[in-house]
Amino acid sequence: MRVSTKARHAITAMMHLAAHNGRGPLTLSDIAQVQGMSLSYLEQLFSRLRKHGLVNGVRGPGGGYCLAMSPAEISMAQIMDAVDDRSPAERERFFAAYRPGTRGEAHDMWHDFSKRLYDFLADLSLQEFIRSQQAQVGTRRASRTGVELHAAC
Amino acid sequence: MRVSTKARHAITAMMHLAAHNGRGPLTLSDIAQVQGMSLSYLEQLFSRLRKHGLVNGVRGPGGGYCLAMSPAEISMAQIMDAVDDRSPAERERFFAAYRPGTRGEAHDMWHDFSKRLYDFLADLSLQEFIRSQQAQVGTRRASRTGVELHAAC
DNA sequence: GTAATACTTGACTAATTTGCTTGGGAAGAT
DNA sequence: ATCTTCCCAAGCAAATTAGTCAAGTATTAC
Repeated sequence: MRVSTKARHAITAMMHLAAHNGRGPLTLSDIAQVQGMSLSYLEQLFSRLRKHGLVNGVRGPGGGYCLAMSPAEISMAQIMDAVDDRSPAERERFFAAYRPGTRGEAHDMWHDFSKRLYDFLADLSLQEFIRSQQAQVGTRRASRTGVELHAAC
Repeated sequence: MRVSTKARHAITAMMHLAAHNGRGPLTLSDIAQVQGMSLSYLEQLFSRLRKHGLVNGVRGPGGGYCLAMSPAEISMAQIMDAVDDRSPAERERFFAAYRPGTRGEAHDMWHDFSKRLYDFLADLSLQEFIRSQQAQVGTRRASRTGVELHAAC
């Protein structure tokens, strides 16, 4: 449960996006203000979230960031891996490199544990934590009230 | 899943004890050697595990450490809390201090998440990872083959 | 064009954590 | 008595984390 504060920042920021999902992009300045953290630090985190395909950036006035997938498709494990810059391939290799019985019983047990923990986090999506109704609209349902939403959102 | 390396050392050491449970104490030197870490560092970790009531130390020749409870009663969360010196009271306060809706939606969502994660780890006992049969004997069944086991084990 | 905003890079710092050493006890088996 | 083992505390070097500051470039709405 000891999750790094970096991961905490990233997760709460992603939760902001999830709660705002379907209602256009959010600027990092907004998120930084609400979460009480520096803009540049948040930029670093989002740079990684973007590289790992979890968010889309929209430039220009009215731009910002939004989720690249529906909240149901984004897991806690994905967010943590992204901010720590672990690719899915690396993650795979970590578990694949393991051969039971090669380094003692406790080592096997440790591996079982970390696998169980990872599976738990990989199975826990942003969707699970959304409570407000309006946030749960379909991902791409652009509002038709005169202005078209950004294509990426 | 990002668990600190300190926690990893503590957990694997506890797994060693669990796998050896009911067969007398294990010395820290043995564990340090198997895990490839320094004795004094391990001593520091066990000092905390002992203060938090998870292990018993037995001094003198033939001594060592053993679990203070059955593996089924020791959770991953307990081990992590112990080695980071968080008392159950502190842990309680952390969750009790929370009032939904006071600091924004994302904050509530974060709290839900950390609670879920903690509950998961609190529900995961050492017992779950023990595979070898002989390690699962009853906690206090001293072997009667001439030598009496230490009272604490 | 201009303003707003994302995006990029790099250097830099402060605090914390990690892993370990040293140097001692204290208790118990033999 | 001696040896083995736990027990305790102070301190330290390296690494990592968390964060700021600065100085730009790119893209788009208007």
